[in-house]
Order: sequence, then C-alpha cells, then structure tokens
Amino acid sequence: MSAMEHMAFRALADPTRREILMLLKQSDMTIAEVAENFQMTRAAIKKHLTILSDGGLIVTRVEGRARINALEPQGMQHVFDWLSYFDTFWDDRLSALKPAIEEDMK
Amino acid sequence: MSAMEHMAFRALADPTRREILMLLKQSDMTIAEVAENFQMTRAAIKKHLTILSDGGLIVTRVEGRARINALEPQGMQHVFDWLSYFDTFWDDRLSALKPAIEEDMK
DNA sequence: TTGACGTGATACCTTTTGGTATCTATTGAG
DNA sequence: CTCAATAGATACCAAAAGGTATCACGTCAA
Repeated sequence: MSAMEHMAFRALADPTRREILMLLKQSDMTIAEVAENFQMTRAAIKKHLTILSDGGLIVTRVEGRARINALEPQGMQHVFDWLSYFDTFWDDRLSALKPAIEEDMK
Repeated sequence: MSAMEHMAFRALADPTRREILMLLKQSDMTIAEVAENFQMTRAAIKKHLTILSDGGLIVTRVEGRARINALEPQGMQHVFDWLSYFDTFWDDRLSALKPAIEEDMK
C-alpha cells in the first residue's frame, strides 16, 4: 500500500475537504474563493487544500499572486481501484460489460 | 451528506482498518482471529471493528460466545457513489458500456 | 458449579487533527 | 516607491483518534 494511497484516503475522511472537492468540480478557485464558502479562516482552508494536494486529489497552478486550485481528474484512481475490489455494484457493471466485449471480439 | 456516508469515509481513513477489510474479504473472522494479524491488543482491534461497523462496512453475527465479523458487501455503495462522481476511469467504463446497452435495445 | 474462554466496556495516556491568531513574503495597481 | 491584496509559515490550543491496561459479563466444557 503506497503512502500516496493512504494520504488520499486520509484526505477524503474530512467533510470539509469533501465539500471542497465538490466546489472544485464546479470551477477552479483561489484559496480565498474556496474560503468564502465556509465559516472558517483562510488558514484553515489552506491546511485542507494542502492535505488534498498531498493526497494527489488537487493540483495548484500559480498565476501572479494567485494560487489556483483545481481537481486532479485522475487523483481518485488509487482510491477507486482499492474500493472496486469490494464493490458488488462495480462487479455487476463489469459482468455486464464482459459479454459486450466478447461480442466485439467476433 | 448522510452521517452514514461520513462514517464510512472515516472508517476507510485508517490503514489498519483497510487491512482488516482485506482480511475479511478472504474469510469471516472473530475479533481474536483478526487481532492475530496485527501487533496490537484485542481491545484496539475491537475499536477498529466498531468503527468499521458504524460505517456500515462490516456486520457482526453472534454464535455462542463468539462474534463473527464479516464484510457488508454493499457497504461501499455510498462511498463508491460519491467517488464515482469524480473518477474519469469510471466515466470511461460507462462510456464504453453505453453503446453496448444501446445495441441491446435494438 | 466452577473455571477458562471470548468478548464488551471503561479509564487513561499520547499523538494527531482541525482550528485560530499572528507574522512574513511576494505581487500588482497607482 | 508605496501599499493593499493574496498567500505561506509558524506557534499555539482544544478536541478527536489510536492505543494500552484493566475489569466485568455471558458462554461452554468438565
């Protein structure tokens, strides 16, 4: 189990961080813009963003004095892979997909 | 966001608990059997199992004086649903599946 | 009934986590 | 240059998390 994988799981454990991810799904934001959506200081939001970054779930690009935070689209990959091992819903989808693939083979 | 969903994410945040889930995927176990796989006390394992249960990821059945812990197959559902919103890999699979479904419709 | 076994529960300790307050550095407008 | 705006860094605090030690409770075998 990679440290990166653990950091991703840890990042997802906090409700505020999950909300931040939902926000960033809508649009990229500076720290201040993210902070506007919560009743806590910018410093606290900054900490959450750092943890999300450590988990590989977001990336930051610099534009002048602004730091734009954006989702890392493939950031969920490790988490998703790990979880899919247990998920029957996922298994059902794969089962449904398999015949279609075999059909394509013909 | 449901409290249940949060408890599931919280349960997954700890490496020991993720290992326990991997163990239970292999076979159902009593608390003592789970504890054999770790270098910590049975009481600590019991706490982890309680948190996993709170998150709906495992269920416990009573057999005499033994408590058998087992995976809750659909326990990952909420977590999986939430994550799938971000996962491009998942989107790719759905995209691949869609033509096959449409083909079935004909 | 008498224990040993498997477990539940509680008190307690240490570390981590989530948060604020505060200070510093860099950028861009005038 | 000056200075407000944006952000990084650190110290500090309260609460939560992870762990141990310990005791109490039901269960099964002898």
